[in-house]
Amino acid sequence: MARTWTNREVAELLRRIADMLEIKGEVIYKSIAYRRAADNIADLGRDLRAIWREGDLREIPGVGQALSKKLDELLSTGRLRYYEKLEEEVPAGVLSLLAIPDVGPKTVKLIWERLGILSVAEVERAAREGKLRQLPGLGEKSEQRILRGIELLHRRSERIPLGTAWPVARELLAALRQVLGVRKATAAGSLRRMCATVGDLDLLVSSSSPAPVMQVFGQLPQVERVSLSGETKTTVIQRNGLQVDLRVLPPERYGSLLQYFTGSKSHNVKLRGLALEQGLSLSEYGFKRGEEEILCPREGDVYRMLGLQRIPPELREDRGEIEAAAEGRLPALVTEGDIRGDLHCHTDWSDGAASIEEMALAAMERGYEYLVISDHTQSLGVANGLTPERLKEQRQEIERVDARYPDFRLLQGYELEIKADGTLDFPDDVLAELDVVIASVHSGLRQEREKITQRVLNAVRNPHVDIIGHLSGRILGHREPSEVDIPEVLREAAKTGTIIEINSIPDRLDLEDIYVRRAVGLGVRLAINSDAHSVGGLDMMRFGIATARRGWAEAKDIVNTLPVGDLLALIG
DNA sequence: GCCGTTTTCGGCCCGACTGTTTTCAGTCG
Repeated sequence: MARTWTNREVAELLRRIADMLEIKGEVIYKSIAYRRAADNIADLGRDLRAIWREGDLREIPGVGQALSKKLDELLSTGRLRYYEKLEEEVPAGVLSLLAIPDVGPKTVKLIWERLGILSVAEVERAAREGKLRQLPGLGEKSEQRILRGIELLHRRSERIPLGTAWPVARELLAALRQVLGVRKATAAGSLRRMCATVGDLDLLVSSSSPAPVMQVFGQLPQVERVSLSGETKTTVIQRNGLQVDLRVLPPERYGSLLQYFTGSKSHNVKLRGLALEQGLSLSEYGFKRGEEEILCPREGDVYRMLGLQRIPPELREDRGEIEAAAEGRLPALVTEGDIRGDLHCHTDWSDGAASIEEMALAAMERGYEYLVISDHTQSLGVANGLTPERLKEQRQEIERVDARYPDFRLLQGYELEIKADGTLDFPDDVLAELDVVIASVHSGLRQEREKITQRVLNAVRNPHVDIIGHLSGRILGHREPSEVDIPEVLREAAKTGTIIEINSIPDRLDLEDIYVRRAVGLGVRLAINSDAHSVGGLDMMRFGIATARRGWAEAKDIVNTLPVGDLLALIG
């Protein structure tokens, strides 16, 4: 039987082809086309094979005749001869050289053809032996730059979670705001778009005198070295290996600067194409019509000029938002102010740090109307999971605290184990007693697709289960998502009315944005939960909200925007 | 290789910075 390809793997294959074509020196637009198709396939939110079987692959933007034929071969035979042929021309080792910062396809081709090099280690050796500087177009400085690039490649970790990047950016921005003449300082790039992970930081400053800003920036204690510095742009590498880019422009150009560096790249490419159609040229400096400049001090000016609604940063991925903005039908995305309560948190009754009352008070401070205490159940021994007996004791404590605060509702739920054998941790009569039941997988995450999907579907179909917690089980940077068939679970949840959680813990952000979008499309109810294990953990809600927004979710799609009475009526 | 209320062929975003160059190519975002 032909091997099955996941969307992610297909996208990865197409990106490799794009790299190979670029190294071969094919016209760049071919590579761009392959990458665009790869992005769109990775973002589908449903199984590529389903579209292949039930429809036309050319429904996918960026997939035309040639690519649909290749994808058809790949999906039906599990192989792609075109790729295999390319592999003979451009060995895998050559592709691996592209990972070196400041080394692109042209340099790779040069090093490979002239020196026969097939690995990063060999490049390093050649650089140390002074062989690279002998190549045409490369000199001593390039050689040193490549060596530094290799060092960075070894040291820097993968993309870092949003929740880790956030405080780092805040600290840097606070320092930049101290510089004389600085009007505004903002994080842009994937951080502003609230992507689950961030590769580097893009910081923007509004000031008419960039020089002192650049100087201060280069000398911050976090900075290990300045890798690039010009009049409007400086790039530094932090001690932790993180790259931070800074751009400075005067206030009258700040809107176009912010728009441009927020991205995404594909969003901007489309926007600029739109500008061209209107006889305009758009860059970070503003619009140009011939020689005439049209400046944009505010970001909204850029979109207004193009006849578009202002597009929230979280949507700027070229996933249809520009078309929607042109027709005035952007969604009214859920906001922090819409959230009335948190349905998932832990206390010191299981593996949380705070008491029930401390969590309740913290929820009230955040303006919530209700909070669900949802500790782990017995099978999760490592987390001191609750037995039915301790659950009853806890109920008394929850009722006692609840009675103390008449304007606030404290509810009891729990995070129920979906056990490795597919059964639930409690029998139905125990399940029936509580306000909110969240069912989650914490074990057997490596089970094969069919088995783990059935376990979750079993929980979805149980009438006592209200919510499915962190569906994929991924931990960014540590654990890949399980093989659970997410589109299938979403379809079933739409039928049964089961709520799917958007878990806000920054290295989970699970449901992923592309599946949030799919869920919204299917009419699945969603909950944005902090899964807090401490008082401070409640604040992670903002990352869950951002993920919901990236999935085009409105308040009506999110159950914890409801008043408590409506919520309880909904989950029965 | 894709795509089309200006096109089924001829376009395909725009600029900063660096290095090895005598006017520009490569890389990056």
